[in-house]
Amino acid sequence: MPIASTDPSHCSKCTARSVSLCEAMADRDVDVLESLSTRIRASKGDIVVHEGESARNLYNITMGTVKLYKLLADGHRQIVGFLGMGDLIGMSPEANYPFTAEAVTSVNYCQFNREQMRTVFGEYPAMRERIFEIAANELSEAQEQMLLLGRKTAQEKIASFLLSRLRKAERLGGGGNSIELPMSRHDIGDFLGLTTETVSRSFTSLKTKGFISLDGTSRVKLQDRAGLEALASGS
Amino acid sequence: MPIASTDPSHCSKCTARSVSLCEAMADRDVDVLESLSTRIRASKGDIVVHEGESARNLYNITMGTVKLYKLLADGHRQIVGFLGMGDLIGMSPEANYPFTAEAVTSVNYCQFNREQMRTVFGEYPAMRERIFEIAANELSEAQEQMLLLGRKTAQEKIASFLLSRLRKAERLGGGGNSIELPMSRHDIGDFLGLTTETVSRSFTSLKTKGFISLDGTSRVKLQDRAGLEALASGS
DNA sequence: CGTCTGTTTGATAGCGCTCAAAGGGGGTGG
DNA sequence: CCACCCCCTTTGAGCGCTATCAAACAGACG
Repeated sequence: MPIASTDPSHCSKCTARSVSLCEAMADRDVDVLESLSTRIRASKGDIVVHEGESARNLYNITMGTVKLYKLLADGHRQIVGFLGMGDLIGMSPEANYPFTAEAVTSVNYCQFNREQMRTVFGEYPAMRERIFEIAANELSEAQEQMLLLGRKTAQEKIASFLLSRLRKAERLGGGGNSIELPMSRHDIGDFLGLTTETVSRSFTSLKTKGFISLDGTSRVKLQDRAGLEALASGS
Repeated sequence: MPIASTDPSHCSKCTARSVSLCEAMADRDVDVLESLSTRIRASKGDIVVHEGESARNLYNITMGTVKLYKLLADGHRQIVGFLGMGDLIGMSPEANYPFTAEAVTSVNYCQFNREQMRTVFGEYPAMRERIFEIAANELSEAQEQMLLLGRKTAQEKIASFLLSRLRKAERLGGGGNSIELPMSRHDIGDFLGLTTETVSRSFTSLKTKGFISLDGTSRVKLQDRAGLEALASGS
């Protein structure tokens, strides 16, 4: 169960400030958000929002990883994105959430009432602008993912996935050629349109060919980035 | 080759006004857009924008159908969307177009300079708001398409595609249970992550089972909508 | 140490791709 | 106006990739 915090000064102490939407506000105005937001902590497996549920709130992730997924009647699942620090749930103006959001790791996030936020956006056009940029960026990523899902082989999918994770880590300031995968092989499969077994076999295959090396199941070192880039874009 | 028109009053005569972004402007202000826009006509196969090209312009489609696609090095193509009346190309703030846009039929569209439009948006917040809504809607559609591409069988994909086309026609005021498919089987395949042959076989199969009937290759009557809905959502 | 969950490896089958050819409809030229 | 041609679509045969079913393995936790 997610647990709400009562800390009255969480915003000023927030470590995600520089990458979140509140980045668009002046320091002295952050206390406006403070009064409108609730800080929540969730454990692995906790549900943040359910698909189809009325979209009353906007959530801003400040720590951890969240997966967004949609289900088919036959139980097949498609993960449509993994969110991390600074990412938003519920920014689209739809009346209902179009996906379920579930914590992959321990997660901290801020909850805002969407109705109240609309007022704030009126006073801080830069925030609305920033949300539009985030949405546009997600659209672009979604279209790239459509290319992956529709036209790439299992190995190409895994290579693309590893590279996009590495690029994301680089954007957030990380160096090196090694990445952490907090989600399970099953989750990776549901994101790439594959089964657990095929994901596992592809990892093994890439390892055998010298493209990557594994340290446990969740830490991956990209040994041959150029080779992976070639694979990911269709040889 | 696309051909620019010199008609100085195209906006006031525009039949797409009610579904385009200019809907957000008062009648007396439309002449502002008039002076900033160029009306262009393109023939089937003409390219509107190339993937990777510098994104200088915003395009608003007023007639016809456009396909957006991305290419892999091995020649595989993924169509990420079909656009029609009222849809926009280049609304995301990215520096370069992330896809190629090509006319599927004869197409009319308006060209705006993005830099100039940014000024207009400052004066007409409702337009910016409307673009955000359109982008958010496209994101939602893209995520639905991810579910389709990653987790549906060929028949389920075709059923989903036909239903989404029918819903779109209904939103634009069309009645009945019949739709027009201006794009080729090959295009449909590249949208659904299938080959031409599999698309054709799936149409035949749905016809044989009584879900649809065909009039020529481009007109489809949905004989059993409930059955198709069940199929599309995973039996 | 035992259990439980997640991962890897193995064997088999099926869906959709590839290669191939026939069928059909629209446009053009005679 | 008709015939031909070209391209798109449909149908057919066979194969390969990935899903499915199954079991061994490994790591975390009590």
